[in-house]
This record gives sequence, structure tokens and C-alpha cells, in this order.
Amino acid sequence: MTISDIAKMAGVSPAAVSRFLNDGYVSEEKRLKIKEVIEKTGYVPSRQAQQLRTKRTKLVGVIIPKIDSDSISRIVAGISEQLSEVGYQLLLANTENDVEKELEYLSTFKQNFVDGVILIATAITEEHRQIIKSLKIPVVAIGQRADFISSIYHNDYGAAYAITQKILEKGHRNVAFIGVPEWDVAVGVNRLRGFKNCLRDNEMEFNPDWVLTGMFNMDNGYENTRKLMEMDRKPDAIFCATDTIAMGAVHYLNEHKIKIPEEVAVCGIGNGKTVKVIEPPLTTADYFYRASGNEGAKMLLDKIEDPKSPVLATMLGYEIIERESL
Amino acid sequence: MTISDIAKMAGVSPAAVSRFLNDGYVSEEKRLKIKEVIEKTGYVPSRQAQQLRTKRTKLVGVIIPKIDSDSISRIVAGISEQLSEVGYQLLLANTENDVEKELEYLSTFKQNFVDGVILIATAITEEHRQIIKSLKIPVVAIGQRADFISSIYHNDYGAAYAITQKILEKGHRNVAFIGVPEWDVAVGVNRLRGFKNCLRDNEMEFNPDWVLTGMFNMDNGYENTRKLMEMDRKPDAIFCATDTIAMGAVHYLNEHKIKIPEEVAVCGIGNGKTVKVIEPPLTTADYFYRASGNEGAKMLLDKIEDPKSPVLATMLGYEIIERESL
DNA sequence: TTGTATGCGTTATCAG
DNA sequence: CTGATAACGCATACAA
Repeated sequence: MTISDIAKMAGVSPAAVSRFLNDGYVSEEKRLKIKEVIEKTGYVPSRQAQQLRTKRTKLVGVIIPKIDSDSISRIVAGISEQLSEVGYQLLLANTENDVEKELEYLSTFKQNFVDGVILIATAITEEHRQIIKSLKIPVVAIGQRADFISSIYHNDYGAAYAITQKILEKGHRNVAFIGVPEWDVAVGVNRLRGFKNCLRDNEMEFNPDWVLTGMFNMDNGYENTRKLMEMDRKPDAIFCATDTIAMGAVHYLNEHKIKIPEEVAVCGIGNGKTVKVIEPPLTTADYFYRASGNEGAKMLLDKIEDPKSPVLATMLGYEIIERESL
Repeated sequence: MTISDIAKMAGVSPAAVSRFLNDGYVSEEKRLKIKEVIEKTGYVPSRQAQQLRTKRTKLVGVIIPKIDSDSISRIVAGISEQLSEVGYQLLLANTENDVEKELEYLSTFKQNFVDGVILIATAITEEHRQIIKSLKIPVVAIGQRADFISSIYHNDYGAAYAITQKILEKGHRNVAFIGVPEWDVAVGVNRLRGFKNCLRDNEMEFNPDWVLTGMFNMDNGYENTRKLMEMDRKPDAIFCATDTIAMGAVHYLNEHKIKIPEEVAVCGIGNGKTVKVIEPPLTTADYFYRASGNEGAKMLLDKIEDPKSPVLATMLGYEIIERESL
């Protein structure tokens, strides 16, 4: 069933049908006839042919570091929501935290095979910059700030600062930090900076031995908490850079019957949906991930509409969620 | 940069280049020349044009009920792993538990816009059957058994039976069940049946008041546990049909200082990655979700290769994971 | 407002 | 083994 078949059946030219489907520049009379035939036959245009002609796929590639993450699934939900409203679909590429794969997928998308890319990256390196520059389609980053492409990111510094402030207000004086490596600027650098600066502004001691790093998983929290608890001088509060890490910390402390928050307080960032049901429920910061997905998608859509629209960098706020772990 | 450009530069016909790219039926001499030009130019064929010609998109649609689920993300990871190995890509459609949307997406995929569909459904209704029958592309179901399409599902009955047996072995005599509605055959019917039959086989009392249902979320576990604990006669163990539900149950019990498992034991199914870090760690059944994604993808790929290969129904096993909640 | 003709970039056919 | 050439299904410039 092609456009010509429909045209024949409706007694018009293929061009008329095409116009009917697109700009709608057809006389009322023919419009009715065409509409009728299309409805009767259930005709639906070939997307492939359209793509070949228009060079548009109505597909957006979304590159994510892992799929089994609370924050990422919320971002993706936000993107999906926004895209489906305007008939776009979403192609998911899971890199499993592998930078090579990330670059690879970015290249795959090079062949204007998708109309745009949303990159939920853990780092944006020089290599990323190179590849992205070579792409002919717009790219938007979520979660990390970038200067050469539009990005939507979170107030990592502010949230970390605010949480640290809360910790101090509760009377804790020996605060440790479990984070991630510095190649992740948002989490590894900015959150740590918020932590440090808050300590400094409160004229508190900053103990470098109490800053530990690892990966984005519970093991990191578990293992580094163990290290902290085995030190001669132990902290009385642990600020974890992500909720997942905090889950690991809480796990260790519970396992070793160390009372939270009496002996050691724990905080995270992200407000994942499981952190409110653990014992004790975790104090954390909500990041409005769904909204960042929404915004990111809108940004990309704008960029697709008008490729030379200016580069934007939007920062989203946060909200401190106080629970019993602090 | 088109295939003709390459042909011109290599001094051969476009057909030769096409053959080089596909079946490789080219003389050694030209092969070298073509290869050189392609490498030099970084040429990559237009996927759209290929699709128009071959009617194949190398895309697989994956319909999921929700994205922020541990089990589903593991299944998707398994699918993704398998597909990317053979150059296929995956199009994710999130239905957010909306049957209408599920049907809608199924229809979207009708226009051979993807080469196949993997349906991770919570229910397969008559309506599903209708639409799927009308599709010209293969469909594979994961998580639910279906007779008219290939499916890969879990031993829900067996796992539920085995867990119930464990509960009884631990000396619990008053076992409640928190599940989901019956329209989900795998979870709502089979797991409940495993539970019931195990009680019967052990000549234990089955109390219908202790069988409650709700949705696939923590609230279900929380609220129904509350109901159970407010009854005159309370159970001393709760078997939750999913880990997520169990998380809610544990949350309620902890909140009300009801000791697990001394006063009330709790079990789930699924072995989500968070259930081992809650307090106490949850006894559950592992379902090899990643493997089911793997298998499902393989099945679909086979079906795409040979559309008239027989309908398969594969059941995957389970493994009981004993932790402190029982 | 309408229809005709052309081309998008491939792959498949078929004669050489 | 090779190269013209004809589709694939659509959108658009252009002529009417």
C-alpha cells in the first residue's frame, strides 16, 4: 500500500495525497475523498521512504551510562514524556559505564540516523568534544555542564554545601566524604567542593584522610565505610556523594550494629526511591531528575527545529529531604 | 558522500561497492581499491536508503511497563547485550503500566518500522492477541507465558512453592500473602498458586483473609502489611509476590518496631539489588533476569531470520537466596 | 490549487 | 566477475 495506490483510489495525484498528509494544501473536495480512502485502507506512510526524502528520522538517541539506576530512569522517563508528545521516539544506548562504548555510540549516531542526541554522561572529555563537534546533529548533555553544547545540570555545589551545613547544624564535627573520581566533574568535583567550602566557611577542620572515592555503586559505600570505621580516629558523620553509595554505607553500619545517626550520621544525594524505606530513612537532596529529562528534551527539540539557536546551560535546583539518618 | 562517489573514486561501479559492502563478491584487485577509498573517506552507507531497499531496519522494539524497575532494567540489559552483538539496536517504549499505551506502541511498530518486538508485559489479553496477530513482524514475550507467540518466562509457581516451603521449614505457621491482581498471570496467579499448593501439601491452614493484593510498588507492601498487623489474628510471616512489595512490608515493620524475622518473617521474589542492603537483608528468589533478556533476544533474532520457525516457550529456573529476613 | 517529473542512496536484476 | 539500470515510497520544484 503506497501513496500512489491511495492516489489512484481517490482519483487524485500522489502529490495531492502527500500534501494532504503534510502541509494540507488541498481543496476541501479532494481532502474528503483522500481522507476517506486513507481511513478505509488504514494506509500509513512508509517511514523509511520519508526518512530518505526528508533526512529526518524523528528519532532521538539517548546515551546512558547504565540502565539500572534510579536517577537515570527518572531522567529517561522525563525525556520520553516530552518526546512522545511531539511524535518523536527514543533510541536508548546503554554504555554500561564504558567510555569507549559511549564514544562508539556517539559515532554511530553520526550518520544522521537520529535527529539529535541526549548524552547523560559521567564525564565530558576532550575526546567527547572532538566527536560531538564532528556530528552534524545537535547534542544536549544532561547531568554535566558543558560549554560547547547545550546542557542541563544540577546544582551539585549548592546541594552538597547545603547538606554539609545541615550535618554541622546537627552538631556533627567530624565529617567524612565518600565520593567518586574527579573525571566526573558534577559528582566528583562539584559535590566535593561544596562539602569542603562549607567546612571552611564554618571554620571546621578538613581531614583529607576522610575523603575517599570509588565507583557509583553500593560497594563503594560499603568498603569505604569499613575503612573509615577501622581508622583510629573515626568520623561521626558520612556524606556520600550519591544515594547508591550511601546505601552501601548504611548497609555496613547496620551490619556492624553502629547506630545511625547516634554514632554515625549518613547523607546522600539523589532521593532514590529506595532510600526512604531503608532503616533509617536517608537524608538526601532531591534533584528533580524527571524535570531535567523534560528540559533536556525540550532543549534538543528546539535545537533540532533551529540548529543555530544559542548554546544554553540551565541549572536546576534541589531540595533537601530530611529524614532520620541525620 | 554516497556509494556513487566512492565508486567513482575507486574507478568501479556503484554495484561493485555495494557488493563489497554486502556479500563481498568482488575481485581481489577492486576489493583493495574500494577498501582504501572507503577508509580514506570514512564513508558509511545511509541507513535510510538501505532500509528503503531491504525493508529491514535492524531495530528491535522493546515494550516495557516501567523503566525504574530493577528486574526490567536487568532484562533490558540482557536484550541489549545480545542485540548489539549482531548490529541490532533497541528502541525502548515505556508504557508506564498503561495498557492503552502498550497496545498503542504495538500498533506503532506495525508499520514495519522495527524488525521485531519484545514485549515485557504484565498481562497478555485478548486485545494483545488481536494486535499481535495483525503484525507482520515477530513478537516475543518475556515474563509471561503465551501460547501464540514465543515466550520466555520464569518458574513462578516453583519459586513461590519453594519459598513457602522454606517459610514453613523455619517454623512459621501463619503465613500471609501480598500479591497483585489476577490479570497478571505470572505474578498474580502462578505465584499465589505456588503459595497455596505448598500450604495444602503441608496440610497447613489457608486463610483467605491473609491474601491481599495491590500494585507493583512499595505502597502495596506497606499498606497491606499495615492491614495485616491491625488484624485481631496476625500472621507470623508475609510472603510478598515481588521484592518491591516486600520492601514496603519491611518498611512498615521496621517503622513499627516489629522485629523481623522474630515476630514476622518477610520474603520476596526477584533479588533486586537493593534488597540485600536493607535491614534485615531479604530472603528472595533470583530469577536470572539478564539471562531471560538474552534468551528473549536470541529467540527474536531467530524468528527474524526464519519467520516460520516454531513457537517456543522457554521456562527459566530460579534460585532461592536465603538471608536474614526469614 | 493541481499534477508531473525528478531524485533521495541503496540493493537486486540481468545482460555482458 | 562486472556494470547499467530499475526499483524502493515518498516529497518537492516546477509547470500548468
